[in-house]
Amino acid sequence: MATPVAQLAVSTVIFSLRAGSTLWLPLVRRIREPFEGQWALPGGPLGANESLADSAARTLQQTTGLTPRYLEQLYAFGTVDRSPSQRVVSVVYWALVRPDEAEQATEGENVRWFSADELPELAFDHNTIVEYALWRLRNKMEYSRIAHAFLGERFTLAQLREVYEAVLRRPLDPANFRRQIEAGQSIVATDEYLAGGRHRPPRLYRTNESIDLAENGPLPEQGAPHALR
Amino acid sequence: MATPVAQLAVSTVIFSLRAGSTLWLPLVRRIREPFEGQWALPGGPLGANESLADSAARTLQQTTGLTPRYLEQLYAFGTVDRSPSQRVVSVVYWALVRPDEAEQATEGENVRWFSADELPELAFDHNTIVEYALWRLRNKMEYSRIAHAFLGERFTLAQLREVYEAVLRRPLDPANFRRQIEAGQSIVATDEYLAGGRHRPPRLYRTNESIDLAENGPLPEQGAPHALR
DNA sequence: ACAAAAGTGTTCGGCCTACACCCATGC
DNA sequence: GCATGGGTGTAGGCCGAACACTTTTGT
Repeated sequence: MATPVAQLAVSTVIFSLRAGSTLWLPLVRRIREPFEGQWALPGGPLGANESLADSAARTLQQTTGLTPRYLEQLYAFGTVDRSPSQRVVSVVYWALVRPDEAEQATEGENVRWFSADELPELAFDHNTIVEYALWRLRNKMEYSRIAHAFLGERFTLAQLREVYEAVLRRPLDPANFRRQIEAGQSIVATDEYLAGGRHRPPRLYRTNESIDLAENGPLPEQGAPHALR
Repeated sequence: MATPVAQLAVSTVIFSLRAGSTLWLPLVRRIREPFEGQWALPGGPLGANESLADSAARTLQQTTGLTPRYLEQLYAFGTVDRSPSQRVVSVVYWALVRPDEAEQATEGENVRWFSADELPELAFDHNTIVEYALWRLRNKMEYSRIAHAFLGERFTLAQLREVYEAVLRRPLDPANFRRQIEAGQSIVATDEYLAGGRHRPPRLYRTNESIDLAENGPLPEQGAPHALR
């Protein structure tokens, strides 16, 4: 077999919400050159018997202990000079995980969560990659239903709205938000209410499983929302 | 260096319009196993000193002799079994070329243009890839200005509308189309008119260079519209 | 004059926005 | 009862769809 011109790696930008209202993502500290000691996106070389999406889900599992609620391919980065030594082409995925799960995620000397808009200088072109992932997340939030992936089984409309507000960084009218979400059929009302609040108890909803979170076209089950089954 | 688990290749789905109203794309005949004799997307291994987008533009040039008016990364395909022998991960681009250029494109025993919705059975998963590229093209046509990439320097609104109608496969109201296009600022009226028609001569327009064809977010000039400069 | 495409005007309805208002609960 | 978020009603504006109508050319 011909010797290749570049190494192939898979990395993942993992988003979660902290305090219900700020975007956080986990980074790993590099333990060898290049960029030893600096923070980088979790990832690594593609395994022999795993697809690209499998690889992304695996490193996600290994670094955070979590299973993604949403996983989608972001982009393949392959400029010649993005790694100073051996050339690397990185296929990057982005993922959403639930905050309640992220709370108990493994964190240690070499894995730490950062606020998405207060990142240090990262290894390679990873700052650019995160910026692009953020752009995609915000874009996709406006025309699809991925917000649900940040939430648990049952949630109130206010919680869902807070997700939108946190990602889009602008306040939304609760009344209009309700109608828009109800018009799309992405959620289903349960007959339960959230007690214990200080005011009128809000109704609890669940996601409508019969409708896909995002329309990804004719891609055959690859990096699509269901990659996690 | 560690031996890699997969070969890295770059392929391109190249679209053009034939007779102003049908989508066509060039395929190349495979001259060795696997899939010897079958038609496949143009592409090949990544070169040592070229970026992914460069590679896509190069094979496009080599197989058709053309320069793309628009070039964008489509997706990275990497399931384990997509090639029967050695595993291959393909980073696929899609491109738009002008019909007048495509007319005089090289065509021969091993390069032929096909109607996009009457394709034969292609090598590997290339039928799926073309379907996905078509989906992206049609999607992007609705919310960006890429239609211009199918046209020459000067064009009439009717010609632009025919591009939309061909790709979206539905008729558009000429009156409303005019206003929508004019509202977006993607075109500029010239003071020339197209004479020689059978009726009232339509005004000629040109693309507004000061506005990008598509908003691709914070990607640093990579596979973006300007990759061709 | 007539046909047909180029181009303009007008109406309608849906959807988003803003905001007034009622409802139900904890304190 | 009162504060507060949950939830409903409603009026205005914008935009796209539909379509009538005027303009300008070739024949």
